Amino acid sequence: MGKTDGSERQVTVGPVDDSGADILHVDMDAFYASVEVLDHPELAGKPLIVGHATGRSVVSSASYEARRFGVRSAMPVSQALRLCPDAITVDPRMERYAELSRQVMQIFRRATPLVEPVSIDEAFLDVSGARKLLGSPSQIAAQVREWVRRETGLPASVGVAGTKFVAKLASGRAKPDGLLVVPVAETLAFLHPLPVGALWGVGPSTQTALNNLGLRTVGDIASAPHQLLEKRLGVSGTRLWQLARGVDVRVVETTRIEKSIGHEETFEFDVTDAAILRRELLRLASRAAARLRQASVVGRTVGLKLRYADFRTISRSRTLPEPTSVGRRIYEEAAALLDEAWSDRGPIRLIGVRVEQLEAAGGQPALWDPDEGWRQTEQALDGIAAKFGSGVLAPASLLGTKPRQVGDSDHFRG
DNA sequence: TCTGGGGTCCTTCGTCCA
DNA sequence: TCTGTGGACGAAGGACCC
Repeated sequence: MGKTDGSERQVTVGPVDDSGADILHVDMDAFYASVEVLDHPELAGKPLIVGHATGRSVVSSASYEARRFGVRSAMPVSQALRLCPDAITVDPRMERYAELSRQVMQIFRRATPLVEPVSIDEAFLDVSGARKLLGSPSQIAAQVREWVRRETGLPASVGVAGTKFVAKLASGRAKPDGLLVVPVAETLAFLHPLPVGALWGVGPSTQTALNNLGLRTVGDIASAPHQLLEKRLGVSGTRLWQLARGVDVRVVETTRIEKSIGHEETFEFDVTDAAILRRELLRLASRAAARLRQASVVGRTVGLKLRYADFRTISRSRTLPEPTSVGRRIYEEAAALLDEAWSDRGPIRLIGVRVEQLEAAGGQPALWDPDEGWRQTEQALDGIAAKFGSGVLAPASLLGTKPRQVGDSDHFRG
């Protein structure tokens, strides 16, 4: 397998057979934690947890020093601190991470216009058209890593392969701060020894189902009858069977249309007060609506999500006669759903609002629009928020009423 | 040990309608 | 008028990803 030049994490720009391996997957290493170290060099080399140090928060990112103690993303911060009591916890600063993410994505576009951001810290690049200008895919990968390191100070790992799926696996194997090329001819040799959980879309539940069929490695899936997988797992089974055989027809997509926009909040303490839930709904609906307007879209379906203290989660949704981006309208629908769904008045730990079935705003307006007043008010608020910041305004009913939530934090611990 | 927040995709089920 | 069928669509929820 094409890889390094002997010094473990260094990149070879030379005799690696990367013909046909035109897809790069670039993944920033422990992104949030790396940004914090960048901005606070005194944290370098120390176990670092990015996440609120309050009761119900989870780890957003952890430095490799913290990972050595078993700390992982999505782990409750309380558990992480038991594993690594000396860790320093830092509140996440999403705006700062987004700023660096934009910078990194711009660097990727220097190599190729075919960039598909997957999340804030990773992207696929199709470099098939960049060979003449920048060299082989492995040379381009090395160049991208070098640009990112020099211009942002952040480490990135890159996987190079013939398909998106294998490129992604390769970047994972290259971590931290490495590069791995999987030549097309060696794809199956790379894939087949991996556990089934390595396949995209196989979480704990699917893994159990596969293990129950006696399938433990990717190679097992590749040699299993297609019909068996399809019968047990439906279309997902077919997709897994194809991935296991190195087949991944997905191309790098540069444009992505959002399907839904929503917000949810976990309370620091379970809530049984309807007034508090309604106020929170209004807050979440207002935030979602502002994002809809910012994206120039309207949504037709309003969804409510409730999570009870015992973690039982229910969702309810309703489709409106007319699509909307008016927060008040979204709130009213969500509040009506709350009245219907929350009949037992059990303690609630999380509440969320989501708007689905999005379409471009500016369609045929209704002859009489009952929300016109609210629409104009909210658009005026958008203008003020754009000028003075989103924190200066809130619906009157929200002023001074915010319940404590996960993430409300007064400290920078460590 | 106690599980965030923002999403996507898929399956299942019920309803409506031709 | 009654019954069956199948597609489209909406709703609910599970699983998964970062």
